[in-house]
Amino acid sequence: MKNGKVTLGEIARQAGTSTMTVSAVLNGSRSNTRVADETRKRIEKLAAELNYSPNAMARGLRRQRTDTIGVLFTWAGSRTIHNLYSMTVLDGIVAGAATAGYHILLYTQRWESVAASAAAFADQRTDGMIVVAPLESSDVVAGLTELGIPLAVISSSVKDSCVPGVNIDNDTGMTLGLDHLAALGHTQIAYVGPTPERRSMRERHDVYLRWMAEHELPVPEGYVLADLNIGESLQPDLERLLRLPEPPTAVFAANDDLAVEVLEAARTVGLSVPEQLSVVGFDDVLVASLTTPKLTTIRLPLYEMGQQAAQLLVARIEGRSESEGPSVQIISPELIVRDSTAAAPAVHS
Amino acid sequence: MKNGKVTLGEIARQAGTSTMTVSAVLNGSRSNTRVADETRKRIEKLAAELNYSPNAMARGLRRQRTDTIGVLFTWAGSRTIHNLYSMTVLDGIVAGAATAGYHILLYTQRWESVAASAAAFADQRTDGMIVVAPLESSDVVAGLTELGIPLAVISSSVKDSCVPGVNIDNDTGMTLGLDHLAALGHTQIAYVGPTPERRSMRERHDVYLRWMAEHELPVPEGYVLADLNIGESLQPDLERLLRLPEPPTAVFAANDDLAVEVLEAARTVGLSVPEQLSVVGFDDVLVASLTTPKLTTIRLPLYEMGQQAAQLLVARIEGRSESEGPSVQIISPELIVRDSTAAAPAVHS
DNA sequence: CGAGTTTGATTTAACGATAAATCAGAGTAA
DNA sequence: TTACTCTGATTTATCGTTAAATCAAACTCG
Repeated sequence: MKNGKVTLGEIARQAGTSTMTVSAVLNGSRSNTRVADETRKRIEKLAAELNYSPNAMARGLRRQRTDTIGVLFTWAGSRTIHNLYSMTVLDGIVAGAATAGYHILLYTQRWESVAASAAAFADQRTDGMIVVAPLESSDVVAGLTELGIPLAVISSSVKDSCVPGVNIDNDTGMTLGLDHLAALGHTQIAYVGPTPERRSMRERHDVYLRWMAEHELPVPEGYVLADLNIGESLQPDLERLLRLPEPPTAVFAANDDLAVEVLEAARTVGLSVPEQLSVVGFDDVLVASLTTPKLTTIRLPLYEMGQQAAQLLVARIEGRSESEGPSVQIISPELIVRDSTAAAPAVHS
Repeated sequence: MKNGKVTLGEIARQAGTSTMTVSAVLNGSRSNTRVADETRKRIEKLAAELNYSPNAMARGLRRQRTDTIGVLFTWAGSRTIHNLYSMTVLDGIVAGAATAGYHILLYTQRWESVAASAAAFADQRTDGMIVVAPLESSDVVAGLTELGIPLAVISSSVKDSCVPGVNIDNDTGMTLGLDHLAALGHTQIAYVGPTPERRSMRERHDVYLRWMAEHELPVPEGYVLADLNIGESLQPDLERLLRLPEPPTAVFAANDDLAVEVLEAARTVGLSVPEQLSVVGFDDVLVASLTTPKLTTIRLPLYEMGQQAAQLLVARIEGRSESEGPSVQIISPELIVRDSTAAAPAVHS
């Protein structure tokens, strides 16, 4: 077992051959060097005994490949994977990378701007990168692309981009939820969403407004709260929304975390969900099925999205995707009806 | 910006110096090579213009350091960071590594056994590893130690081990919760816990039994469910527990995930929490404050634990901890009283 | 029996960075 | 003038691996 310092040279010395022969044996068929069966066995036995493992740095340097995929999250304060969305996506990425034989590197460096950060991400530490839900204000994707780094983007900030990745069909997702509410007789539907720093959030907001207009439903003053940030105290704002003179009978939250906050606000305001207020979330993150009542939400296959992004990236890295062109997968969300939505209450007036 | 292929040699060529001079300039004071101010400036300017970034593989090979910390979770099926515990710990590790300038590598390789996996983890890809909550049946820690890999273990499987890391004082944690229940007048306290594959879980179980014995409280048949696994359908077992002829008035769950399941079971059985049944969890994972009622639980500073493990490991890697000996931090949990515990109901009989 | 092929290797030269040793020239002192 | 120091570099060697070229001996064939 030693202290992990077994090199090809050491094996070669003990086997009485050159290092190249050892390399050829341990790399199987990728070399054109011929080796006699007897020599091969001797070397394989030695390698197993000494518990040889190729030095990843040396191999990476020579092969110009690291068998590692970098993942880049947007930092929020001092945290990166602080929510269930990121966690599930990462879990999927790990699984996808695992099947392809790649490891995952989490860059702890923040992306500031092309000028400030580009160099740090061009250190050849990884064969490619997965960028998760970049902000629209960021130049990460453009920057990394320009550096020639193979990329896959999850929930890209650019529509129809030529960057491969996995995007969400927010139009379908929102419409699914809104139609569901409409079918339940709701006409007073409010929208709460986070600060639209990400395209998805802006889109969800837009689709809501468009859908409301198309259905000729009014969006009264105060019905739209589109700059809420989890972590800050949202309760006052949400309670104000629910206490409006003509309060909404349904609230569509742009993500589950906010939906949970709405549930909380409803409780303090004394509105029972779903009898007096319907709540719809988005993402179907783990907590959605743990709340009381369980959350009706728009399901995003986050784990699978991570897996697919990894597969896409690996295909790109290994040059298998040239023929298929820039492959952007569009994910169609699914409506999951649970217990937080019900028929609209009878109108009082 | 080019395609990220700027090497020291390229800069040297353009600056009209040797690569060594460039290396000396860009590495600041770590070299003993003297460089004239004018030359220094010229090189720095060029490096900035060309957006030079040292090749991490080459540097790693030469320096025998990678500035990367490996993290090893135990796989559960095809998932690794599938729960809030892992997520929060990892988030903390990332933060801790970030401040020390280290990146994080998630090995996608599973640890099977010393014989099967040791080599794969000795590939010099990382400067050290953090092992998160290993199973007692696993030989990871011993194996990696034998390979000479600097280690930090979170929630180790070995008590008082000589491996640095962060351990949990389960004795204090459980006692805190049990005393709380006792103070509320509970005498019929049940225990539910996951299969004791991890030392922590076995300990919590043991402390429960010991505490009950010390307080001369009976542990009736069926009061202990110590091999439940999240993911499987636990509801039947939990409902059976709550429907026992002489049912518990309080249930202590060895982790929050199980506590949530207990809450669910209570709901279907028709027991109101906390009026008819008190529930205590363990970990204080994110969901604990989102359930209805909010969970009384034993708080573990998971994020901070991750940070500390990273710091500990970095200290060890950089040789700063030799004087302090094997540093094992013991984390004292904290009781967080929320809404799932209340005075024991009056006895019926 | 000499020319060409097959087998089983070896040698050489990188990959990019850096530790350590060496070196050329100017300045200083005896 | 000779010896020594200081400045500002350069050269050399190496980290461990592997692509590509080369090589020696045995074997085949006309």
